Amino acid sequence: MKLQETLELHVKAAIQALFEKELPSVEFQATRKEFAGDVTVVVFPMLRVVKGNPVVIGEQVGQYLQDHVDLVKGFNVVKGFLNIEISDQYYFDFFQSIKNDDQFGFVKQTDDKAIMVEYSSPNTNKPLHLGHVRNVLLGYSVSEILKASGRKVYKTQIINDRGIHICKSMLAYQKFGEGETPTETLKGDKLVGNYYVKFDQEYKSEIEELVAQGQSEEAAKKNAPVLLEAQEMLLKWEAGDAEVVALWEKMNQWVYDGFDVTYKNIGVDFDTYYYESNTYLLGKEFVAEGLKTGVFFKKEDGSVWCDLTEDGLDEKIVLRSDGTAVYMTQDIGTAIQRIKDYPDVGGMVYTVGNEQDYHFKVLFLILKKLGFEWAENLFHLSYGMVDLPSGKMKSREGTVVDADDLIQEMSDTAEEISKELGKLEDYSESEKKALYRTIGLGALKYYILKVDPKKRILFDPKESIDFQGNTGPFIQYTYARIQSILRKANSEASETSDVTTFNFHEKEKQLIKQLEQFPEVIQNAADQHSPALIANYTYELVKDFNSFYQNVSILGADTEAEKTFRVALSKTVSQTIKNALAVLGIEVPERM
RNA sequence: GGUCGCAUAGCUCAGCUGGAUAGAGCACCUGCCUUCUAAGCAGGCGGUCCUAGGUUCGAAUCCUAGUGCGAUCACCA
Repeated sequence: MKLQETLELHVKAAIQALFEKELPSVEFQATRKEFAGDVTVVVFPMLRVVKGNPVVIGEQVGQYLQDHVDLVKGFNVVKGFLNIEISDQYYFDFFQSIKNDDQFGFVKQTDDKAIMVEYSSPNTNKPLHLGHVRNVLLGYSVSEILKASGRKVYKTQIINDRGIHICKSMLAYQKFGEGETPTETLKGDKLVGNYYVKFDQEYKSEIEELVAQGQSEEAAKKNAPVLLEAQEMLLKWEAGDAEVVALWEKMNQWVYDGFDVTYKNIGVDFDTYYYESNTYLLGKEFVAEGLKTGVFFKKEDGSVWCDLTEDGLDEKIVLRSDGTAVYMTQDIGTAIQRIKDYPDVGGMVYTVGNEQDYHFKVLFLILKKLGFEWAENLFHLSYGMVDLPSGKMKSREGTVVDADDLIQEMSDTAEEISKELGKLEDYSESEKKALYRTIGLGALKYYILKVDPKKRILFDPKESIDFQGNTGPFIQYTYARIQSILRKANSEASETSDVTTFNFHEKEKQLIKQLEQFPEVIQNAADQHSPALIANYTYELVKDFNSFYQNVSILGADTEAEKTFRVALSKTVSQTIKNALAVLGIEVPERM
């Protein structure tokens, strides 16, 4: 049983014995550093059941606990706070129970129902940028956190592979491409992105021309020849025109290949993929179905809507008057398709920016109205935008921070710093390169994941991401330090410490207390879909370890038993760091 | 205008379902490498928790109103 649960029973028993009153619950918190003790019981809430002076009640309860509970070594009361000192034996026993568990903090899969987590979901007309990076890191990490908390997870994405924006790149390529193909130095997604920009330039200059000829700007925007051509191309695509479809397939494949490189660079993966071009038809089917059952209604012009006014929202269109699908149609189809493909899925998580909060509110509501059981378990993992000092990133205007470039820059920075420190002379070039990548990515991922998903991030490319303090590299560094100790200790290792009584150093006890939190932190992070909780926890743990490391000699301990214990403690801390970082998608280095 | 989100140190952020004197990092200042990796440790400086009311023994946290910033309210995605 957990410490708090045990104590809760005893506090209730104490109130029963002392006052003959039933306490519904007990409020605990970690004892603040400036007071003696390990766990604190807040007395105030008890006053509702037991009348009296909180200090006196605290004293009485404390005395009872000390007399009746072995774990409780002592206590003190400050104002209405009962600080309880727990015996070292308890912490020692706890440590013994986890020290050889390399899965510490993780729960074996217990749930039959799986969760499908969608993330990334790019358009196929431009390369991935920093905004996608946040999305991908969040989605991947939440997937891993859910797994660690005992759920089965499928990682997926929806690839937005059709529509007018794709035709824009295709058209520009047709006009100006001269048969260009991706090369070593020009990835497919970059190539296609260039033509998307090219289209926009062409479009803008045509508008200017038309305006100069006397058209209003509004009219010019609609009448620009390239736009008309792109629209025509979309119609051809929908009609299945062989030439257009062939070009579409070719260019999309270039983009997919380019994305794959980026995903691999960033270290994320997917279990399954969905393409909008494959699911929008199923969406249409269910719109027809919902029309029959009265979930939707048809307006005079033939468009189909869902009336959500009773739910406090507006009417929402689900099918255009010309019968073509909108975004909502496709999302309805995709959700249903996923359940068809993976019947064990009982819920889904959508990692999508907060600009689409309304869309998902509506989508979930519609799916409920359509009567799907699983619609009760849909979650929009909504996150804030990543903005630059100059404002929003815009692909067409070239004001984006490119994902591949960013990863490379992080790696370069790691290299610079490593070279200055010069600790890796005996590493081979390829080892060094791998390490720079590990550290650079660690810095980037931690930087993004440590902030609460719903807050927006302001990213200033001029100010580089830190490698000191509350950062990924600091945590990685601590891990590497411990590995160094373990390597040294290994030669003289002995698993013979049958210590039964122990007086912990204050730093040792603090570390064990911190370790004790980890399983709960994983569960909280899973419940709240928040990698930030893991990041913050890991930082606390690492800070505690460094303080221990710098103040207590591990290999130079006074006795053999102490040394063995400290090595084991260090090892367990490093395993916990590794596990925590793993669910953030961050790798650990053996040295740095 | 309606709706949703955010507002904490100069900057970037923690602060769990209300609890003790609001915490970290960066920056700035002091110390610490002959000793397990100084990407570190020990310490200092720095706060009207946006404002005003309310609930409570107790509010950064909950409620109401307001201010500022962002998003959204398309037969775009």
